[in-house]
Amino acid sequence: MEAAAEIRGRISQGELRPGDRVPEAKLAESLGVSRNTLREAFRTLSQEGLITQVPNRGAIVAIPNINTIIDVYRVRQLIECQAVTEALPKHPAIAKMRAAVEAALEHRERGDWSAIAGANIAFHRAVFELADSPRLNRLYEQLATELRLAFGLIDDPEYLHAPFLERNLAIIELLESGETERAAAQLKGYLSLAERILLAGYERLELG
Amino acid sequence: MEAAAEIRGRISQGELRPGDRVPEAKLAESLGVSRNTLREAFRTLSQEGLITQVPNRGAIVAIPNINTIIDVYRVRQLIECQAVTEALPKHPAIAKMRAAVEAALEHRERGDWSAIAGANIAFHRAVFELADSPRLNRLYEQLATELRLAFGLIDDPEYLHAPFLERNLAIIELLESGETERAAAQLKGYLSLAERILLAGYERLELG
DNA sequence: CAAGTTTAATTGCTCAACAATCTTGGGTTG
DNA sequence: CAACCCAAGATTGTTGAGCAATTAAACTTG
Repeated sequence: MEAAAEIRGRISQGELRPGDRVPEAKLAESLGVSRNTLREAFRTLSQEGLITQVPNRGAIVAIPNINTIIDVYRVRQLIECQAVTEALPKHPAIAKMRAAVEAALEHRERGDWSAIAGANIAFHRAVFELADSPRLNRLYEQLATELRLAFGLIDDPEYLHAPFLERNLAIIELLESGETERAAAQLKGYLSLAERILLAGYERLELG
Repeated sequence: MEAAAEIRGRISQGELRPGDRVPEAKLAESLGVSRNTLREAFRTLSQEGLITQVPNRGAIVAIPNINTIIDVYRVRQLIECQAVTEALPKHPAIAKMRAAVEAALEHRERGDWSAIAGANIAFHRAVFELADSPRLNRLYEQLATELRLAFGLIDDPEYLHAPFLERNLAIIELLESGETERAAAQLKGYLSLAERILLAGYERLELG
């Protein structure tokens, strides 16, 4: 199923933007694939939340609205904080968290904000991995695709991701010293703030 | 997409059992639907976890193995306990929990164990609803389908569901009196026990 | 200009066909 | 007799064309 992968790519690169209609016929031709095959890909993407299908009216690239954002952050707070609280002292995912933050710091040197966004997503993927659950990992990938859509609607990645690198480091150090409760509290504040910033960006979007 | 619904029904009624192969051609004919349409339904069911697709080798009704069970209960413990801990005092879902338990008690009078299983699933659906998150609710539906598959492999529903009605009542009362921490602790014990019973049933299955 | 009606576009589904891939049952060989 | 190889059969992956049903847009018409 590489048609689905191609469409994912076009969406994440901004070639297809939220709200764009994606008619079967045209897209099938442009992908060099038959309509039937494309429809199977649509089923996949629809379940991933990347596109929204309306019966008899086709599909559009999903538009994450404010309710989406609120819900995604509610889920993340519940799961990430609990994962951190119950984290084992030397869990391998902690190393991944550190690696993600260090990568982000390098990207900041070079001002590569898009790479920072990627590193941030990797950081929280590692947080989910603390829970040692394949199903939760899969859930995170779904949430992450929805977040990437939302981030894409807001042009200012620096504003969006800058405030969090130092906080990430603090969380890691609390975790490594075994203070999981404090790490979770820190993370909870982090997520509330991130949600607020994202929602604020949205607010301006709807006005403009 | 009613083909998918039909297949779901056949699986939940035991007409199709875990491990059964589901060849496209035969099933398409027996559903009076074309192969292409059926393949779209397969994509949906596959993402729901009801069938497993292997490239070029077709699909089988998913077989929940021990890792599946362990992971499902890990997820449930993390989410349900946290949902209970953070539950608001008079959350509407609490009423649903009570309704589910009362229905289960009536079913027990009549010895209708299959209905009790359904009521139990409804009880935990209500627990998930405490978190007020559409995405978590959707996650629960996925977990529930996997559990139904697992339950279906074990013939003794009384053994599986009997021990839990009184515990459910206790959890509700702790919740209503605002003792969310104790309710969560109770629920945690409940889930560990349920997992153990289910795994024990599996053990015997693999031997027999 | 509002309301109803035709027209065009798009989806949902079907059918038949063919290449690619997997399974199998021989048949051959060491 | 066991191990291996190969060809036949079955199943999936994909194509392309076609048609009814639904929806959106354009066009009358009162």
